Amino acid sequence: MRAIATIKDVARAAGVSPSTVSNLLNSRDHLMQPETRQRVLLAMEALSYRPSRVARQLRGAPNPVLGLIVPSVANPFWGSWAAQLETVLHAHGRHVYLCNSDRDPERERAYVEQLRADGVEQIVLSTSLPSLDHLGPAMDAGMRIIAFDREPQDTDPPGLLSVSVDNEAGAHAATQHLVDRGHRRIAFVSGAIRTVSRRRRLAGYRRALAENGIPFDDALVPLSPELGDADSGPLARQAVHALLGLDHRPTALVAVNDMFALSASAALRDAGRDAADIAVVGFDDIPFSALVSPALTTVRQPLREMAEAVVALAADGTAGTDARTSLLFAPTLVERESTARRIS
Amino acid sequence: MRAIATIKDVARAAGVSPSTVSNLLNSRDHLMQPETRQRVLLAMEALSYRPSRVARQLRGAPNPVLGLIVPSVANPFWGSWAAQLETVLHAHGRHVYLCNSDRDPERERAYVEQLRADGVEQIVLSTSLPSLDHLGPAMDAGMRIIAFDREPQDTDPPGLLSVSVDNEAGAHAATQHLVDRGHRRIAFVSGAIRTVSRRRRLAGYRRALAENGIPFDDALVPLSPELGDADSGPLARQAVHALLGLDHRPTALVAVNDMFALSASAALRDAGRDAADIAVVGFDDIPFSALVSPALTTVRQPLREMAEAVVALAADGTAGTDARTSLLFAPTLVERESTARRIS
DNA sequence: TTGAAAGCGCTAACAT
DNA sequence: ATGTTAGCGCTTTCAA
Repeated sequence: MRAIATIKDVARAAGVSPSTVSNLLNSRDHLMQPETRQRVLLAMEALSYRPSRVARQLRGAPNPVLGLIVPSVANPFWGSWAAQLETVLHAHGRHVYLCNSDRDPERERAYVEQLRADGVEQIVLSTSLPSLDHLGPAMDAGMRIIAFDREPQDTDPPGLLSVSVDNEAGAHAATQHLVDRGHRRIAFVSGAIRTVSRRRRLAGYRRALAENGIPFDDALVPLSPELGDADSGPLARQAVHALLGLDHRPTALVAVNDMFALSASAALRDAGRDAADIAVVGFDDIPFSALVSPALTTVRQPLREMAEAVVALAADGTAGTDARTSLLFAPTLVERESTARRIS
Repeated sequence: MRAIATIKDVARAAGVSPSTVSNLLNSRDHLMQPETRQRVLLAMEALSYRPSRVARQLRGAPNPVLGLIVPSVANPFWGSWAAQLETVLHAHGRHVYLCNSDRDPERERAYVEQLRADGVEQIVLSTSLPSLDHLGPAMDAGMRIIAFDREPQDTDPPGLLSVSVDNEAGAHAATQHLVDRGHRRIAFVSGAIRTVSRRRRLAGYRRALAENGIPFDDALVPLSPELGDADSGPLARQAVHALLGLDHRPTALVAVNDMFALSASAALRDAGRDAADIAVVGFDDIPFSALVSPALTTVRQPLREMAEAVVALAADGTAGTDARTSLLFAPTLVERESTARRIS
């Protein structure tokens, strides 16, 4: 393990001063002779010199990395989102550190701190927390936060940017779609409703019911205390079990996301019901939804466009202001086999 | 945007010298009076002081983060692996930066460099590259690399650690399972075979054929030039199309991973075939494999154990030596509905 | 028990 | 065109 070469080593090897090397590093080539330039370049090469980003950061240089905190990398929706955002950022020559908060506020905080400590100045945060008060210190210190999948709240700190799909509209469309198919007993399957986006989705479901004169029925919304991601399987199973145990069973079901939808479908199948018995709509349109049988009707988030928007915001200087910018994207209902049947 | 407090600010506010503050920061409480200690603590609190990790790193402190580079976060297998590894690391008080190489060698290199620049000293790398020569400089500079899902190669640099499932054995078991079910025309579906693990899986398939006196048939291994992850859908579709066009069609199919297996199953279904016609075995046991219908028979990687092993290696000091440590884990065949039928 | 000073690798005035 | 110097925030001798 050879020691790492520093700017001094290079300077010595090239017979110049560190400043000359630094000038070269910072593309101020014009203030040195071509001949000197060459010598320095050679010395760098020979020592396989790489400037220390740590030292540069100490001097105030920004870290070009963007932090991306997601609730669960085990949920393919977040994997797709991360991949999408990275593709777009990569085209802009930027890199991403993906952090998994596991929906744990403490871990989320710790990652924000860690990223800050590493000099990262921009974070795209998909938080589980309705309140962002805990980010105050980081934002005061210059951290720029873009909230994703979290529509803005009144109490948000100034300077916060938000990019989100219109969750309420999406869930409304999903529910209305079922009503249009003749369903009146429509369940809502989800883990705990503790995030802004889930609240909005539930609200969309309720509005659609109300608009169609269908009374809201608690029994059709069997929530579990857990949030559920990779573990949505057992949660959905419990919910389905509860729903099938009702006297007046649902004929259709809106799931808070595709993981719950697919898990619920599997549970229904295990219970001997198929898509002809109970229709299912998901949310997110993860790649699997098109792959399974019956293919899942779901609400698609325009990930590509949202990624472009996030990158544009990240690149934009204006974000330093106190203006709370908020972008809301329209979701699309993707009709597939899981809701094909029209009833009475 | 309030300026960030430094150790000097705290010292001034508390009426002590920076060294005293530093001593406190580094739990050398014994060499100051309780009363002084309190004053400093208060000052820190008042200024919401956080020591700069950048400065500490410049002084040689290690960055406690572990870098995790995966080929594709859009593939749920890698999401599951990341989540699993993070869970274990978190229990040890460590954090993870997840980086998506997208199977691009250049991006992989860039992430190694970026992590190095940020002072990260340990990387768990799931590379697509058979050769690791490009990591030489980073390893020389003290970077400790643990290769995951890449069985060791003769040309590997000294000091490299490897943790992998036995891919050859897994594919062998998958193929043998089909033979035991009476199949003789068994296809192998994959994207390009350019990684060590895929080579091993193909080798396991071939060995199983050979051991059972089944001649290897090129036509049954329709490879595409792309590697395929999130985009395994179209690739698998092409492969299935080619296989169904053969005079002597396969009755079963081993897929290089679950993504290809599930995509191929969907393609088969679209072509009017079901599990009773053509059996399918996958590899990885991603959570969806148990959820779909028919549930997918697959080869499970013991992610939990592998995560524990990685963490143990990462925590272990011996890894600095030139010894090439390599851990190979046994896979398990998980039998489900997709291979339930026994033929003639 | 506390403080002063040097230095980690780099940059940018400011000399020369 | 090149070099000298001070300093980013922190730690760590060493001195008081």
